[in-house]
Amino acid sequence: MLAELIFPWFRAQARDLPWRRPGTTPWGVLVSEFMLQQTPVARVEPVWQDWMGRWPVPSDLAAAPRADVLRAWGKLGYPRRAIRLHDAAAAIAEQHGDAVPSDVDALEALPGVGSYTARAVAAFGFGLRAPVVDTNVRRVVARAVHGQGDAGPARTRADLADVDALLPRDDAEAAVVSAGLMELGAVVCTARTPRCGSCPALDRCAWVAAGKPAYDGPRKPVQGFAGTDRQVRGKLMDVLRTAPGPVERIALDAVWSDAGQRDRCLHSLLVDGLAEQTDDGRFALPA
DNA sequence: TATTCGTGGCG
DNA sequence: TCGCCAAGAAT
Repeated sequence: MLAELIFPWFRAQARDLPWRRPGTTPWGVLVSEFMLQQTPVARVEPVWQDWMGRWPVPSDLAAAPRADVLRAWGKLGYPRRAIRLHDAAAAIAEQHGDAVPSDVDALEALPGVGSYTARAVAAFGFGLRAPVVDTNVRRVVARAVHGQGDAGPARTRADLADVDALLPRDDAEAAVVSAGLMELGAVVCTARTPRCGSCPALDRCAWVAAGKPAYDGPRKPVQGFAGTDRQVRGKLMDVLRTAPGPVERIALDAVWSDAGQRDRCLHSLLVDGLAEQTDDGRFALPA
């Protein structure tokens, strides 16, 4: 079985990430998972350390002003995640007695927590058996199990079933294997240049056995960035984050020449709760 | 189901 | 240089 190869490999080779250290609470794991959504480990590490020092339990974060939360989030990207984490903290404090729930359904009911994050918290925060399916795991399964060069479009139910079939019955063992599958995809079975020479599952890999055929299926379209609303929103948020207080509209006008796009983006930030207008007409992070 | 939502490093 | 990529979720 794949699991029997990955288990010892992970125990020996796992990176020493701060949220994996003994004593990390489920809350710490939840925070790390929010930050790691679409964001590389190296960029998350310092922000997570600072975050956990300031807000060691959910009610601490829930009590913080939005502006502080958004500034602490810094340049991790997708700042709506910070809003959702803030809201999730409030829900945990009010509805779960300030304790992160271990139940997957209860987790998935929290803002910003989807199928992946709910199972990741159950597995890594509580040591439970929960099939954790992220982009790394999908790639590892596509190669090792299905002999395909890459994963292709998500097949949510089938992906969950694939991973479920790989996990040992025991909770603690399954949690380690789940972490190991992700680790393998992150450091060995990578998207671009897989390091098959370092793979513990080399001899069991269906893709290697098939001669590493090139992936021919549908590719997910690459997202552009330059000139998009995402770029403009990012520039506006950077001004609001950096400023010590409310800023004049003039300061925001300076970040983008296209007034129509600029206004649309500013409006969307207001709608998203990432910015607000003060009584005197200036703009700021939410109080 | 297809888009949208930031940011920055790397080959 | 620039396309690709990085522990997804919401709509």
